[in-house]
Amino acid sequence: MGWRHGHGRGWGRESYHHGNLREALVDAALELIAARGPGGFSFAELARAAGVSPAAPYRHFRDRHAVVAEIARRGFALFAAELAAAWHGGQPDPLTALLNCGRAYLAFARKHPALYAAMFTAELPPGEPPSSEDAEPGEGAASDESLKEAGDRAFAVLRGAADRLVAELDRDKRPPALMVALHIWALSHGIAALFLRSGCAASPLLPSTPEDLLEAGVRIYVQSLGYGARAPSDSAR
Amino acid sequence: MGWRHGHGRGWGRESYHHGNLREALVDAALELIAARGPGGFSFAELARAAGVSPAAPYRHFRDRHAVVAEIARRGFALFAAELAAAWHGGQPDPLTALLNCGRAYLAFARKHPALYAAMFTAELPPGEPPSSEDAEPGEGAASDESLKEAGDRAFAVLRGAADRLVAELDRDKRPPALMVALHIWALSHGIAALFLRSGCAASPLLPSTPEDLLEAGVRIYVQSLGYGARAPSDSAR
DNA sequence: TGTACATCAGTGAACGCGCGTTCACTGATGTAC
DNA sequence: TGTACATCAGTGAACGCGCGTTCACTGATGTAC
Repeated sequence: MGWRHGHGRGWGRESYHHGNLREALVDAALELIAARGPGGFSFAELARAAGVSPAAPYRHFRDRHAVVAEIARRGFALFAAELAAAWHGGQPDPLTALLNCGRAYLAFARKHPALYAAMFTAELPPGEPPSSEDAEPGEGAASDESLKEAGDRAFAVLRGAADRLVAELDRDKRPPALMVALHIWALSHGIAALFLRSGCAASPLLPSTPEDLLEAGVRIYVQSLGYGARAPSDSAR
Repeated sequence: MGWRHGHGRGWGRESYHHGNLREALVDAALELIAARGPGGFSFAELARAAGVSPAAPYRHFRDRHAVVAEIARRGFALFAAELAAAWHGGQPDPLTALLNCGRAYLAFARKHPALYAAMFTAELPPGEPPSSEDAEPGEGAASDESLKEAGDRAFAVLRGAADRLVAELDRDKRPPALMVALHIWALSHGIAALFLRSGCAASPLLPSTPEDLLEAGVRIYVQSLGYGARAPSDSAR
């Protein structure tokens, strides 16, 4: 098996079979999404970018959206891995580890804008009801399902971090860990969405980096829970 | 002047001149954006929806993107107005007024999904440099400028609220009001983006409404600043 | 080791379609005198 | 009040283009015996 994913164009081996078209299509889509956003490319364009006839992609994906969904799924998997690495089992201490998660969150959105866009600006047809009219049942549904699972796994990392953090608090004033995780997630996502796109109209009014803004926000939030009392006036930095 | 904007199709007066095509195009775009997202319609489709020849829209907009930009501009204006109404001069007290702003934020995203989508998922061509090659200088640039201004005015409401809130704190422990405003904005936007779209994959795991989640988050945050000390254990509700 | 065959992955030609854009035009409106 | 004219807003026909999708096909790969 000629394993070699990515950048297969103009490769030495020119054979009738591409051998790695699926990966080549995903790679091409990543570049196009990064440049023009999801929805910024056509199925035919993907084929052209992979140096292949316009009918070839049909062997691997049903349509454009299936490619985006695949990218989103991979994105969530990588996202979960990077968040987990940043959390690092809560070492050296839960607050520091949580702040590292925050930085990892923004770092991911910065380093993988195409993945992030596919994950969070999915544009999946929203109202599509569960019509069981399709021939193969559980085709697109399975993709949706595994996409949702991948997203859940990423969130589970934040959820686990919130659990640990809350567990450190006095038993009688523990907020729901789920709520804490949702707040952290929303704040991170909000900062990423508003301030990370280059020239996003909002960027110029930032007094600091998005990373520092997020850290300050998390510190203030967590301090209120009774956690960060040790380093109090650090919050407004 | 036959003033009557919106829903002009099949109207009584059938004349050669539409009389209100610009508004009709905006209305049609609003419906299409709400149904399929920005980018989910073509210029020709807009013309068809307004019952007009495909060349007609060129009298009013340069292209698709100009329509979306116009909608975003109007959206920001309405957004600013609704936030200001919710803030209500900081009455009855700054914290309550700020929480009202939070609800207004989410209410806006709920009630005007098309406006919200046009405002925050603009998909403006990101890297377009300030090429002064165009014949009319300041054509598209003026639109961009006024769009940015409209966004600034909306943010200014939150900024003003943060100012008032911070002013209530002891002089020696006031955080930067700008930072506070940015945190509130990011949290609101994050919650709206993650949990307000129907079936957004994240919705089912919500233990409460997005509105309550946001209120709890703001209460916790603000309490840490030394504000909400009066109603302490309300934060985990 | 060699041969036959099934399967698989990509070809390339073809189709109908809707889009963006242009053009000379035409009918309605408003204004000057 | 009436007439001439400029301006404005929409027409409809036309164009070339790229897209999505299908189809019978073909060459490479892998497996059975």
